[in-house]
Amino acid sequence: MTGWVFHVDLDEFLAAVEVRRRPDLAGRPVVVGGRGDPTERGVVSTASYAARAFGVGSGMPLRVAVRRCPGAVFLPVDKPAYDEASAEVMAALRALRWDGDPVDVQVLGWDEAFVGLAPGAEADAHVDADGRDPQVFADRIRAEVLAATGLHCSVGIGDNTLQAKIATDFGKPRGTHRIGDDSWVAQMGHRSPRALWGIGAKTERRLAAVGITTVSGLADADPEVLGAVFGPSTGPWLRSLGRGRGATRVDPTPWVARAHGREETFQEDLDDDAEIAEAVRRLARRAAADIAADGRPAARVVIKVRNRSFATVTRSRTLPAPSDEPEVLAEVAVGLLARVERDRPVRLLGVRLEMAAPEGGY
DNA sequence: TCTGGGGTCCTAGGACCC
DNA sequence: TCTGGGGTCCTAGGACCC
Repeated sequence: MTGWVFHVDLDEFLAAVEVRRRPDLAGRPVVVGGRGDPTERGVVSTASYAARAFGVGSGMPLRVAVRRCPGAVFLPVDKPAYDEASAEVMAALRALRWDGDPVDVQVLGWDEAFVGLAPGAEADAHVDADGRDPQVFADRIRAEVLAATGLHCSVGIGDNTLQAKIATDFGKPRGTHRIGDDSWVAQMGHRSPRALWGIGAKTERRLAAVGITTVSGLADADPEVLGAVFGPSTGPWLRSLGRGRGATRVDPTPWVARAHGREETFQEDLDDDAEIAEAVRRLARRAAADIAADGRPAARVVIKVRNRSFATVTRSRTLPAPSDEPEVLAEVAVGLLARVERDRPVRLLGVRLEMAAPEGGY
């Protein structure tokens, strides 16, 4: 036993932040997504639980959401507000102490983080012998986050990050749940591999095609078969997911971005080459500003073009030398357009700038 | 009812080099 | 007159996550 890993996930985060500053919305169906106009192209980022009761969920087109729940309040995505709220949450987590010992926090996104005892503390802790109760600490996490931010969260407890992450979903909303090595098979063995963090619809289907339809089936699968079907790296990794393996250590190292990109789905498809070039130039300049804020030049430029039929292609170019010049990067991006065969109007354009790796790698 | 925007990582084929 | 094998870079696409 090396210690517990906790996974903290805010409940209906974007909607909760909106309700926090507009208490009149409490309990009402609230849908956050796009520019807040359900007649536009855009999807739901977060629906409040009241909206979910109408069948509204993340990723759903706003036009569908409004049909299902005409009475919902539609709000635009307000990134700065969620950045700010997220910082409050992470600060509250970092301030936690377990019997006086500091914790490590690994941020996964706006509304998610792993929490674990910092290694030094853990070495002295003799977690089991001390009788530290992870359930008690999980409840403490929820109470402290609520007190510090006014936001509710759920907490998963595991022997590693995979187990903790999956456990959170069973605790939602406003609850806790534990999955450990001792209960992995009983709790997860009969479920679809899709229940695992990292396995999506496509992989679920490919696994089913070779007769693997449960987590236990994946755990007991022939490594040779998995390697042959999914590759030498992905195959063994999938099997380890089935066995409930994950990192036993929370990594508090601050995140270093590999790339910054900007993309836009147009309300009306673009069909004019000059307009398309101008849009790419604009997106490239915005992405250039993002990497400038990081203080690192771009090593590679990638454009993305999606047409009216949703067919999507990318074109990329490695620069002769890294550059942070917005106009240089914009011209490279526009130049890549020439390598896209365009036979119909354009729905989406994107520009991504991949940065040179920092000294010493990531 | 059409299907966002921000990311990461892996795979696979071809080029190129020794 | 048949053409190795390994390593690395570049490019395009796919899958997944929040």
